[in-house]
Amino acid sequence: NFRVVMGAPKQKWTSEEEAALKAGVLKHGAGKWRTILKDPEFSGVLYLRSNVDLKDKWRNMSVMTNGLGSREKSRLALKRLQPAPKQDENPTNVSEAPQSDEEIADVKPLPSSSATIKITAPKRSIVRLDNLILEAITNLREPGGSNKTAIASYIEDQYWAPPDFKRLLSGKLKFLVSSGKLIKVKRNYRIAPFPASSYKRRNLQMIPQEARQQTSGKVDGDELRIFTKSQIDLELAKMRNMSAQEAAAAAARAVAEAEAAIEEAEEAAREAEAAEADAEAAQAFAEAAMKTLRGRSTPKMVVPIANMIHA
DNA sequence: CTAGGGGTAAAT
DNA sequence: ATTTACCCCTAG
Repeated sequence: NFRVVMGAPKQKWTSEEEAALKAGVLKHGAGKWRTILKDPEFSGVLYLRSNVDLKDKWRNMSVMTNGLGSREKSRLALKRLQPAPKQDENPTNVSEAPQSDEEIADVKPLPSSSATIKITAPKRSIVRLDNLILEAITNLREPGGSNKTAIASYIEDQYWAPPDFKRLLSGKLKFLVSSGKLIKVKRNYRIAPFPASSYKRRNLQMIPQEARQQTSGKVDGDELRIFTKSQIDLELAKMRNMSAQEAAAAAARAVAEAEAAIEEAEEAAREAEAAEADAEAAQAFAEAAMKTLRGRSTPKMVVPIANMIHA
């Protein structure tokens, strides 16, 4: 780190770091930055951050959730991105509690039968479970892919999850596998390798999803749409900014959408049941190929097996 | 050490 | 041109 002259280049916080910070605040309380930093559970992730960094980041994250933070004096530019029902109450429940948790998990259950939540679906820019799953897998960075439980945990403690989230997740995973976006090995899911074409450089950075959308099969266009990372972040940011009620409404939309997607997924899975088999066959082939290569002068083939599948 | 004010590179 | 969000500074 050589910032010789002024002007720090910037070092954006990663999702892991944010997650670690949230977890740390949950464990030790907001304000105990030093304590969090020294906690062996988080020091691994946050070792390049200072206590002040933690404090600042927490402030930045809190500013949106609610007028809570402190850094909003002239910054009251709130963007109303949802016309929504006119009668939206505005309870000024300013809970000034620095030590309190910022849990948003206690959102009260949605009004059962009242379909008031049926807000007009704004295009297709809604948060999609797909994106969360992809983010979870890439950020978890587990060598052999991540299993359903790990993925669920990641999403659950990083974002708000609907009641029957597990079921939705299962359906979505199945669909993603059958549509070729994910590959299932044993019990683990990993991001599918790039379509065909030549991959010029190995992108060891995060989010290899920047790749074009793959045109495998003719799944409905809306489902194949791939979002860029910034788009995903934008959506997630919006979610964080929402009030409990807005979040509940958005979540209800997401649930409805996911439910529809599940039916679609199950049908697709029935038809394209061979996709998984293909993937596993390719995996088996790749492993066999690896074994054949073993013994050569190659010191250590660390190349992800996924890269070989389409070879 | 932490909270808050403020500066500014980077993003939109 | 405006907003974001890292980073630095300083008082308590």
